[in-house]
Amino acid sequence: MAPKIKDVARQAGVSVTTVSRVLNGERYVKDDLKERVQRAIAELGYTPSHIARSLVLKKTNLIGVIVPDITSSFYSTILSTIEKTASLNDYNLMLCNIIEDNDKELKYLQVFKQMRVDGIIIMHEKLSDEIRELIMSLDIPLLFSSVKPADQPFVSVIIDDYAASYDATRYLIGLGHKRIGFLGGDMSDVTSGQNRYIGYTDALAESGIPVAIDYIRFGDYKTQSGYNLMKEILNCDTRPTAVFAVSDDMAVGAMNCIHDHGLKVPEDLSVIGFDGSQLTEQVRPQLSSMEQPILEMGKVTIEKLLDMISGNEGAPVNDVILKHKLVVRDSCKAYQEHV
Amino acid sequence: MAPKIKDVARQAGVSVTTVSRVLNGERYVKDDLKERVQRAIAELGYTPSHIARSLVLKKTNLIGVIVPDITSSFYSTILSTIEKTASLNDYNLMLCNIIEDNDKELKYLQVFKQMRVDGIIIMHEKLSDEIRELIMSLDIPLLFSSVKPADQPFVSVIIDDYAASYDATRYLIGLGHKRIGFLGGDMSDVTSGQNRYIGYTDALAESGIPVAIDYIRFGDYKTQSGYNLMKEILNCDTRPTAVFAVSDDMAVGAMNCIHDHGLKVPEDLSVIGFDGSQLTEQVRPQLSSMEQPILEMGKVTIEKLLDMISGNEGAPVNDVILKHKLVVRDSCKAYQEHV
DNA sequence: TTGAAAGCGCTAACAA
DNA sequence: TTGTTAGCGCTTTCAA
Repeated sequence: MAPKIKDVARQAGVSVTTVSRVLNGERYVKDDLKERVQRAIAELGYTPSHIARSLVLKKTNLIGVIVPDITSSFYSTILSTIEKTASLNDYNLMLCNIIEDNDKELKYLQVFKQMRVDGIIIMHEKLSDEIRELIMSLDIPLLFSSVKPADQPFVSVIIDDYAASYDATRYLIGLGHKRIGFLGGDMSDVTSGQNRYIGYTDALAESGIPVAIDYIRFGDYKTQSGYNLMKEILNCDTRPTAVFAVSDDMAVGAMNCIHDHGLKVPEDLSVIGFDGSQLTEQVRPQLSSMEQPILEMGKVTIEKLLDMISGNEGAPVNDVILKHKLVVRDSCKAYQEHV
Repeated sequence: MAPKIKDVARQAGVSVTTVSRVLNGERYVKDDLKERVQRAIAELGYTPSHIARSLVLKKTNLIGVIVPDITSSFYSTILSTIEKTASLNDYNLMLCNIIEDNDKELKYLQVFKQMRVDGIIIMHEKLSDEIRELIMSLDIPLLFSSVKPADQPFVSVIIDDYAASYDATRYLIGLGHKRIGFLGGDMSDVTSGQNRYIGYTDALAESGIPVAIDYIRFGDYKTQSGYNLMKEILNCDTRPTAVFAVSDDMAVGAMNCIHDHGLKVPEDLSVIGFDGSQLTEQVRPQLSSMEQPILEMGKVTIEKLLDMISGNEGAPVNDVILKHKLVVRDSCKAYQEHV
């Protein structure tokens, strides 16, 4: 049985209060007592129970994080920043990976409630009614990161997905492309589904380019999905000269599909991705991408959450909008009519 | 303030004991009382405090996991399986990402101790003396996954890295290659550094192929490292005809470097990786790899740990060795003298 | 079948 | 400056 504060007190010949005091670095402890306590702690190999402490302090230093898929390079990167910043502030992460599994998410949220976590970060936006209700009733500081569920009074740390998508499309148009394919996400996602789609269509419309249904497909942000959708698009009579995918994973899937069809990126087809995950530099040609400031996003997310937890004035009342950035690599090329 | 068991008891007009009983599904509660309690729980939106429960039960259902880098496709995949299996068994994960940061690891281990986690999983093997000592004194079930620290009385879930590396090298030799480069890991890692290196050299030696220092480099398992090392190797007078990298990330870095030098995989140079991460299928040509059974490894890890926690007879006393498997894709090709 | 009360390991009034 | 003691919210003897 691990030694408890009482054991330390006995060993040091003081009261538990005194031990508690030196543990918590309070003043009002004479040096010699403090030393005796510290020696006792060392001798016993005592470590205070965070559990007991949490119970009385009503503070767990735990943050629950719900991620759609840690296997994705985007989420694992943002998660690693979150972890880093949390750890720096003495908070610990409880990891929940939900793979489109509403029941699992609900269960985890309940666990978070039971655990009395100090804060919650959610990185997906498809909230079931049950989950939304639970969340609303939770009374635990909560932040959405990289997504924004529709019509909810929650705060998000996010980019302007519409503008980012608009800008990405404009980039391709600026390169002279007119037949621009679109590999979209889930249209029931507002942030990464609808907004990115509308950004794309608006940019086209503004340049007087008709939206061609044949060039538009929707998937699940993953590589395989990008591959499959691209395959369908390549079967069109006149294939597009450029493709915009709303995730880097999808873009890579598309590039692979193009490659497997004996075509070349960017000579035959330009491809641009979205996110700015490390995959962009791991593939050849390197993938141009409309990048989210992933590292900053993770950092800001946790910082804002901590502000909410401690009731700082820094606590956000509105969404925090971070800047997107086009990073040009090797996967796009100006379109020339007759090559 | 969240309602507590006492509130429920009052609302239902019973004692806290009775509430506790229905909470824990005990028998010896008459139906009508049970119903009253359940109604009270619903009305109050009561959720039992896991903290308080942990304190008396001395069980937190928490598992601490130490990962070197969740950003790596290998670790994020194994982590996602661990999370899945843990969740299925009502255990929650505390995530610790240590990036070659001994202090952070030590701190986390201490947090694990304070938190009274029920079990610990560690996925790296470079233990500092301080950490080793702490671990030994911990008295918490602990398992290493995918690595095995040298000379320690700890149990690992692991493949036979020596044999896997040997087999990978033999595969290249079987393809007719004689000048075989090696992109190794950290030689202070026994599992993935030394064992994989020795597997390589032994395979060469057995076929009478001299070990050529020029073709051998050591890095840190990451893409960038693979790229840089490959660059050095390509500068040799006669470059190798095949390269074996001890991680898929490194192999992809090597492929990229080869590509950037205007050479082709596998026509000019065969490349084989190690791990079986999803990157293998995201790159072109698809990467042949000596694969670890990542999914199974995660699953077995958590299952064995749970056995240790509950003192089952299934609890492992020795390392659990899983089978490696060569998966041939498109990055290797038989060597022909004059092409 | 139910309830009173002790105790899990700690902190924080309060008193000394 | 130090110690006594009453909780924190729950489970679990023990007795009724």
